[in-house]
Amino acid sequence: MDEVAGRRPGLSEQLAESLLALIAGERLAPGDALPTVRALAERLDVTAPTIREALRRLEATDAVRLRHGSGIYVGPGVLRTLMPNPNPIPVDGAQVLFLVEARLAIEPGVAALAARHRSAEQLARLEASATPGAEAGSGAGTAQGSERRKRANFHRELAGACGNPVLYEVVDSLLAARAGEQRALRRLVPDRARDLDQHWAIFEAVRDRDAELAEELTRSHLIELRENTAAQVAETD
Amino acid sequence: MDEVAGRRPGLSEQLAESLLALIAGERLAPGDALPTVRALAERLDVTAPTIREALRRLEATDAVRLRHGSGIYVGPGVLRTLMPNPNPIPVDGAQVLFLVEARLAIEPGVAALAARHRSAEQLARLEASATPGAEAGSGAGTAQGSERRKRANFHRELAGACGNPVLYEVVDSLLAARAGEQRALRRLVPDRARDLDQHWAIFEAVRDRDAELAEELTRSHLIELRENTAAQVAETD
DNA sequence: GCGTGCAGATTGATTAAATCAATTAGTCAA
DNA sequence: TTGACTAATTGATTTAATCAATCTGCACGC
Repeated sequence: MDEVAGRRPGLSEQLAESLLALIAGERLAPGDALPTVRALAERLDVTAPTIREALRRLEATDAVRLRHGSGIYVGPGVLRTLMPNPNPIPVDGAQVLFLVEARLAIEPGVAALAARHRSAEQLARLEASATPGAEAGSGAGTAQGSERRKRANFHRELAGACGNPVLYEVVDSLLAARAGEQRALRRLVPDRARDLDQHWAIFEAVRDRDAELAEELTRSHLIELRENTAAQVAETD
Repeated sequence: MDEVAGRRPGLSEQLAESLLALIAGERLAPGDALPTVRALAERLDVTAPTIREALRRLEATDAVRLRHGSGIYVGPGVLRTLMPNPNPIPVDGAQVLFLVEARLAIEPGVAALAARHRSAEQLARLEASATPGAEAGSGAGTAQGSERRKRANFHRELAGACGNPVLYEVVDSLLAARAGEQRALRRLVPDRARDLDQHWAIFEAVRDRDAELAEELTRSHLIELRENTAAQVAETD
């Protein structure tokens, strides 16, 4: 009946907003501590279980983190505008294909942007992710300290080099979603060495600021991935 | 200390997964009802407040919906792989610009895909969204029933016409994020009529299956949007 | 001196029972 | 048939108490 029921006051949703307002008001950054559950409950004039529900809601998007025996902390999620669904349900092969095709539509353009805008540091990170085994290596000057570093994924780093944090989140979310589903397939990459060669070629194009080449190499690289994926989906089907 | 602390079992996170498993196991679709809080609590061998925390976590991503006095229902969020951050914090002008530029990197390619793959029905929806005032109109045959229809946004419909649900979610998320931030700016579109004309031109290109034209028109359309946004950001700054 | 290890305090996690509030459905009267 | 009232269902919140994990600091021993 209600159809476009505008959604009324809500529930403990208000509390979640109040908590975000508190974080924003106090200029808290990821890693900073929040008051205790009991303190928050008193401050917002509700009881502990209620404040807890609001915290769980925020925790779902990694906006806060509750560490047993320690306290409540701001999480990296507050800063994001986009994210993968943290509650993924098992998917079918068609969905995996859509995922790869979405990357095919997005990442070539991102590679072109990266070739134009990449900084020296971003280039170094990209090179490291294109080099297997090298891992963290030296990089003594980066001082990445508390920065949360995911495992160096070439495509992630490529998106990071484009200079647009929103685009990075888009690609990061697609990759994260894929990670949750790639278990359904045997191996997405039959020829690992070939994969690395292509990564390296893309890196070189970005290094030389050749946007068109970077775009085209990324496109053909992902087309191969799509073909491999389609073949495995058909096989599993 | 823990650095890469792997994250232990977690907490009531297990319960959230159990609930998702229940949804998946029972083949429940968005709109279907779940057992009552008390029943779930007994079934999963925990007490009501605990199950409630898990439900809040799922509610945050629209995987379930709790309707006071009615019951618990599966939400549309379960099917998504990507979503906008449901807990957005106020942003600055730079972030808004990044958002527009991300759309500029993505939507032209989406328009090209839409021109190639759009169905007759998708074309009709696109035309409707390009025509102001027409609104729902006739369309007696669609029988959209319980389908949750957001207000007809041209760019959203364009993404819907590309045939890739993941790409649709990407664009949808970017638009939703923008909606949460456009209040910071006066008006993103100074000339509404010009905007509509451009939408109509894009529609025509998609109708005629002219992928290159659709791509180019969408690009120039978004470039204008970027310029307008940049001007307003600079002004507000 | 320095590190180990054992209390105690802090803080989140969970339980328990009870009450409040909103929706739904059923019933009865006009 | 229609409308309003009532009662059952179900989620929302409170209160109080207990369990468990983490951190702090002091004492002990090498």
